[in-house]
Amino acid sequence: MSDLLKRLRERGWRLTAQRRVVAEVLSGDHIHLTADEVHARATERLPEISRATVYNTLGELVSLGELLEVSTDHRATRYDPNARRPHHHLLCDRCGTIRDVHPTGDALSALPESERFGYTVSDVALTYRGICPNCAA
Amino acid sequence: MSDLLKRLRERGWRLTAQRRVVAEVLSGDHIHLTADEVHARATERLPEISRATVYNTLGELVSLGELLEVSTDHRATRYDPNARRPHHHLLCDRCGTIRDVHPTGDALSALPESERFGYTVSDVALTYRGICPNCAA
DNA sequence: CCCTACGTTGGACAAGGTCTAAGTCAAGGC
DNA sequence: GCCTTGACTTAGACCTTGTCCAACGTAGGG
Ligand SMILES: [Mn+2]
Ligand SMILES: [Mn+2]
Ligand SMILES: [Zn+2]
Ligand SMILES: [Zn+2]
Repeated sequence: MSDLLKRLRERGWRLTAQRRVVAEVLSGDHIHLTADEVHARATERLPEISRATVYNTLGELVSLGELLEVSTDHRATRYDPNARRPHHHLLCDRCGTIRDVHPTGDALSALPESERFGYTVSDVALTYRGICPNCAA
Repeated sequence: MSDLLKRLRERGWRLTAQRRVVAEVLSGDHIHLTADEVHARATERLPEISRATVYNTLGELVSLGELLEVSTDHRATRYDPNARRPHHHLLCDRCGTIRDVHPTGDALSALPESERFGYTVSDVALTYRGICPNCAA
């Protein structure tokens, strides 16, 4: 994830200990942590890091396109470092576990012009729901 | 919407003024109100109805399958009385307006077995995002 | 090594939603 | 019709998630 730090450097970010730790916590590809989970893990490495800074950093990473927000019913927003390869999600209705999935076809083009109501449509999210093997047992 | 009241009757619900008013407020087919919007409209007809009762009633209607929850990033959950005909949603990123849409194809079958990770997949929600003509102007 | 603009902090604040204890009332039985 | 009773409603406390702010700290250019 020093790739990320390098890109941030290039965009004029100051490399603070806090930002480094948040970036470390988010390294990995199939992770979908909540802000408070990120904060908890960051605290292990940098005990004095504040909730506000975690929220700030996550928000900045999202607006730079380095992180995706994944929001699911009635639960805290999750942050997805797998922002480079587009994908969708499969949720367990019982335990909330999320998996990355890659359905076939292009859902964006599945919305005909007559169903766009003058909107400029830019994106589509597919959220599959079900029960994971762990919860089914 | 007295159809709804009748179905509730049959399921052993007491027909209180509060439930009647919530059912009335929700009548219609392309409505996506938040709980507080439902409460505001209900209050016009029944000034003393409480927020808790609105939340209780909405929750009950959802678990009976009479209402759908539509949750969108960082905004209040919306409640959708169009639970009978399956459909998907198109959201405006600026103002939050929701439209019902009917994309072509079957998104459920677009998820290959190899991408199901042992889950029993029961449902899929498509959420299109964009800018509505009103906000684009 | 200094300076300063950018970053961080803790805590107040806000919105959305849940829970509870006490009071109210729908509706079945007489 | 009137009682009775358990289901329903109520106000407000409380919780979780997330935002904002003024004071303080520090990365990094000069
Ligand atoms: Mn993902
Ligand atoms: Mn709808
Ligand atoms: Zn599960
Ligand atoms: Zn709009």
